[in-house]
Amino acid sequence: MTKPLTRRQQEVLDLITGTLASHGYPPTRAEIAQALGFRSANAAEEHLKALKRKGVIEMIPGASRGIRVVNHEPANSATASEPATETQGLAVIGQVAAGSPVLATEHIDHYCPLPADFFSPRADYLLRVKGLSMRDAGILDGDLLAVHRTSDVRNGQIVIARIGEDVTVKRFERSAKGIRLLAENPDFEPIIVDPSEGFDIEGVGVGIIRGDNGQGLH
Amino acid sequence: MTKPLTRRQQEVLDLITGTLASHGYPPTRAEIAQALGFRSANAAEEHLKALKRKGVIEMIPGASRGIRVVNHEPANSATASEPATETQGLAVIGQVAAGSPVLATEHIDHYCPLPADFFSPRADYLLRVKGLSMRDAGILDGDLLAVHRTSDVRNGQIVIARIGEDVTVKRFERSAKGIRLLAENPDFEPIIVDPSEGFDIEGVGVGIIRGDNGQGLH
DNA sequence: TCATTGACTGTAATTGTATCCAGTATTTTA
DNA sequence: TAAAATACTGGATACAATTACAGTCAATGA
Repeated sequence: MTKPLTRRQQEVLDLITGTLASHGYPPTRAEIAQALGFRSANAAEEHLKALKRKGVIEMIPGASRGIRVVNHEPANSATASEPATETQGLAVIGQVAAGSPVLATEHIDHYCPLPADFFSPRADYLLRVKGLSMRDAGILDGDLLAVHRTSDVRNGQIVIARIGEDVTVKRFERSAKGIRLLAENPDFEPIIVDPSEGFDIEGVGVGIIRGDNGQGLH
Repeated sequence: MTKPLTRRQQEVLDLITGTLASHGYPPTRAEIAQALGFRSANAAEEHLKALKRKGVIEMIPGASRGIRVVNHEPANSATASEPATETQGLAVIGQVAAGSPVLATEHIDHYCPLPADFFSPRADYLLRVKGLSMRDAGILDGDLLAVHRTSDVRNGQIVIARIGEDVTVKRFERSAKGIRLLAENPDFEPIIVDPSEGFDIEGVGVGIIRGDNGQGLH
């Protein structure tokens, strides 16, 4: 988890969810400012940016009322008494905090009802992909990448690597000159690995799952 | 009860609830127009006024996205009528023979151990994608496309369409001039639909699964 | 046959909103 | 103790969005 919210930030978040519940749409910056007594809409803007940094909301640039409250816990109501069957599926890893093991429980967003042997080789967990650096390999922002934990990777494979404190998904290339991690998007430069920085292969990509909830793919 | 909604009005209402579910806030007039293929936002405005007259929505004057869907019946979430396909999972459709229904048993390649509600809206079957015409949408040759059967599709959605005897996956675009199916790859030309040829929407894409057996992704 | 309604196109004025910039003060963290 | 983050004021601007007005076209019912 990231930093906890400050009291004021919690008030802003509560106002957003409250407005959503009572009005059916999120508030504007001006409405937040008015409700909480700010004289400037910019105060609201900065609170929203802080909430976004802490991952509790999303902001849609340019869209009026473009605020989405991110739902961390599934909070399922219908299947209240699920008898804790061992079939909890694959863990979905969201934002990975700097410098901690990928599979630490605090990163687990939810579980996906998939058997581990759905992919081959076996998938150990699912990683939510951020950014478009692998766009041309058909891996888009928000996709779930099925990861098989191994350090035994080959040239051309899509690997999950840790460089220093960052986790990244790239195509692997080892030559006499060393290791390079290649993006599949001309907007991104290849990463030349400096082993002294701390470098690890976390695993290899064995599958992709994409599912846009609600409206179909876009 | 007031007058029932016209088909078009129902589509507008569905779009509003759909946007609410997927984005967390209602659409603007311009977004409604874009999604349903109107050239004028005023068409959306007039549909909204009609929906308001019939009591299914409220409009908040002056507020952007100021649309509230009025809830008459609670519409309990208990999913009563499950299609009972839970046991064998989703059918994977391979090569579809010319001029026969997609879901005919002879096309079923195998079954995939996935619950139908893994995707939202519900996936009815998986279609193995041939070719690279949707490459830039992150849909590659051999991917499994999760398909929700419906003929109610909106502009910009990825649809599964039948033209004459061919089944194809494309981005849907309806305007005053007619229907076009757009590839997501500059090497492919848009398809202008000639309704006399026989044209059907089979469904809408709701997810993607890719898993290269054996060697990881390539 | 004419008025009405539904379903639009197109233009445009006005207002709503996001979002930047430049400050100030206080509190937290390194 | 300096740097960073929090919590604002105030102003400005460009774009987003609502919504009125003026039409067109087709179907429907009186």
